[in-house]
Amino acid sequence: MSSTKDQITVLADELMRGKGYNAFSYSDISKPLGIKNAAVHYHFPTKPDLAREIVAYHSDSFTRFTERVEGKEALSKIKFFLNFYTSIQLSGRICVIGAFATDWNAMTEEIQQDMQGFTNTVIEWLTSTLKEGESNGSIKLSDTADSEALSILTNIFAATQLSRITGSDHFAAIKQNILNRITH
Amino acid sequence: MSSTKDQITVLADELMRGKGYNAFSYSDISKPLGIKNAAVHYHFPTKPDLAREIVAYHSDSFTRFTERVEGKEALSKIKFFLNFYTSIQLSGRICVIGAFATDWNAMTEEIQQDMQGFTNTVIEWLTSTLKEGESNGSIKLSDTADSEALSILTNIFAATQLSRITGSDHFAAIKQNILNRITH
DNA sequence: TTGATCGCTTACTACTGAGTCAGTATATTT
DNA sequence: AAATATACTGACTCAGTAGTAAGCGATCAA
Repeated sequence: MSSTKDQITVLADELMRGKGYNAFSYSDISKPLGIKNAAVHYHFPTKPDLAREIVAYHSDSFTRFTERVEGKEALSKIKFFLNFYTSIQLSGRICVIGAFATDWNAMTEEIQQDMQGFTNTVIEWLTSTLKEGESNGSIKLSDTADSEALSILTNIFAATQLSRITGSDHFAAIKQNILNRITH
Repeated sequence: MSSTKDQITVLADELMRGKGYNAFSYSDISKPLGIKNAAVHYHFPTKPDLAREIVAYHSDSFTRFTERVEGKEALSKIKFFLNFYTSIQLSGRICVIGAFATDWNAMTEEIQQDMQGFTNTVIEWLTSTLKEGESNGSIKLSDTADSEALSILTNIFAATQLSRITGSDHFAAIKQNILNRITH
């Protein structure tokens, strides 16, 4: 029983990560929800407004994720993070970061800033979680925590993209490769 | 002094990897080239035809690349491969694989098959080059050559995407991380 | 030298895109 | 009970989209 605005956000996010920003229209949202085009414009006057909401939605989701795993052991946190991407892959979608990066030059400066904030938050969380795991001995790092964080992030978000082309086996292989690298 | 058709292909490729498939139009191609919209349609009747040409263009480019580095030492080949991505990053573009993956569900089956062929060619080249380097001792592998190939590919193509958001320093860090991992 | 083919231009069509605005039923507040 | 805000609908606008068809000059082959 979520509000129309929330339903729009969820659907827009699915479309964004399913077909890409420029491949979906306001009627792709209004039709399935049984509302009129203008109703979408009522909540989100312009498409950039909608895009910003998608970023905010993911920022919130990620904050809730970090709160949920807070207190868990570092390697376990990383596994939860990777499993989250498994669910993205299974649903045939891709990671927001990749979706926005591809259409980057079609985005307004405000969206770009929002995305920069979100992406840095993810990188910072990954970095500090890797450090945490190195301290308690559960995680092995061969490079700086920051470099490894970037490596893991690019591996897993690109895996959702690559597996669209070459199949889900490749996603599984990449995920396993990450785990192999950071465990003893 | 290249033909109109070639100029269209090159420009379409730049647009595809610069703004995304659905963010550029036939007039984005015709205007800069000083030709009419219909001239583009003459060479490429539909947009999917244009997309297929882009894939073919990259298939040819990659074949020429492998021929150029053929005979070189394996680690050197990998470095050339990574440097190729550095030039993509510097020009503000992203890798074709990521560009098509994002818009995957907006692509025809034929384009998808072409892209699958191209992507598998790249993965196979990477895999065999890594094996080659392991044999002669220049490359260190911690996992199977196939898994490492997928890991390297996703790292580097996602690095072109991520660096759009968080800056070129991250591209450099990811590239260095790959090199650190496979060298002694 | 005639005729066909190539590489375009001119001039459209049909449609879809984002976005607007006046109006309306349904609460909510005063 | 009246005024106001909320969440829409109906009915548009207008720019831009892919795509088409007819024509035309230059080149090339018979």
